[in-house]
Amino acid sequence: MNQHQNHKPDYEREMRRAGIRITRPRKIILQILTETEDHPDAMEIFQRASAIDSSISLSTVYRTMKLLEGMGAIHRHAFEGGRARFEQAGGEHHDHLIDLDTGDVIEFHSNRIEALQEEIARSLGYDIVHHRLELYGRKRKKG
Amino acid sequence: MNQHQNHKPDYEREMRRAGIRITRPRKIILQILTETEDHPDAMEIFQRASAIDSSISLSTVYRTMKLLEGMGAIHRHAFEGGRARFEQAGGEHHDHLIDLDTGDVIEFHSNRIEALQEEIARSLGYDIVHHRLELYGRKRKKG
DNA sequence: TTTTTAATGCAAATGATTTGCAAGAGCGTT
DNA sequence: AACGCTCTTGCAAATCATTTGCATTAAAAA
Repeated sequence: MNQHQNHKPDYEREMRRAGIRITRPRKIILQILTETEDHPDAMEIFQRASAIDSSISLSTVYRTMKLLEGMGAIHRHAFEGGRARFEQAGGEHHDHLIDLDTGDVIEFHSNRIEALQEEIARSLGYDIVHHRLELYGRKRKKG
Repeated sequence: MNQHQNHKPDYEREMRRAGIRITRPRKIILQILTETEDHPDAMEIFQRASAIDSSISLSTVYRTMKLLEGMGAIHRHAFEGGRARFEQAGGEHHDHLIDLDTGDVIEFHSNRIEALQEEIARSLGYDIVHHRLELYGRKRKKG
């Protein structure tokens, strides 16, 4: 067996190995991120966490998000407007389409776009470290 | 004759028409934006403007950027890290490649990528209002 | 269970950007 | 050229999201 795709890495184990303590707030936040389907911001995570343990503070949410991001457990997205939003990592790479009316985030992926990006960067003499492709739109009125 | 591409719109005229006053700070800031080749942030614009008229305030820079953005005279970009950066509008649409080491911004355009974006949005039932494609990279080491 | 030291909660600090307000300056009019 | 109406400005204080200092609490090592 290997730990490639197919089942998510065991972050708790990974944290223990790195000497990072598994605390109650961290467990709760990781659980929230794992269960959620959307892309919540720190305040939303704080509220969901508060519902489980009202003693959790917003600073801890922020600190934990930074920690998890550093571990590669989550991705941080700075979409337009206000706060950063998060999603658990582990899935395939994808880009985002943001619904301007609802704030909903739809994930998509295009190998052709990725390839074109590489091609462009190469032709400009650059190596891409990472990129950001976000489409902002609204639901089509008539099909 | 028409006022399509080829020469930049006369924003001062447009402002007068809209009842917006042509003030000294606004003139200076517009001039800075027009002359600049890079993508300065508010603080850089403030410093360049201060060199011309030291009485200009940072708030006025921010207010003017917002005004010009509303007029379509400039574009605001929220690249990674800190402050928003601006560029005068008027050119063709393009995306950006940001040099992670220097902060330099290289503009590029790909009709194929644009077309693919449209195609993706359409297939998801959306109309794109605007998008954001940013490549973050470093200069290729060996060619 | 005692110790060691990282993690937490709270409040205060940051950094970018915005805003309230009194003073100042465009510009259409006289 | 001076007048007056308001839009603009500069300054300081306010916001907003996020970070940080510090005394206290709590993992996990002994």
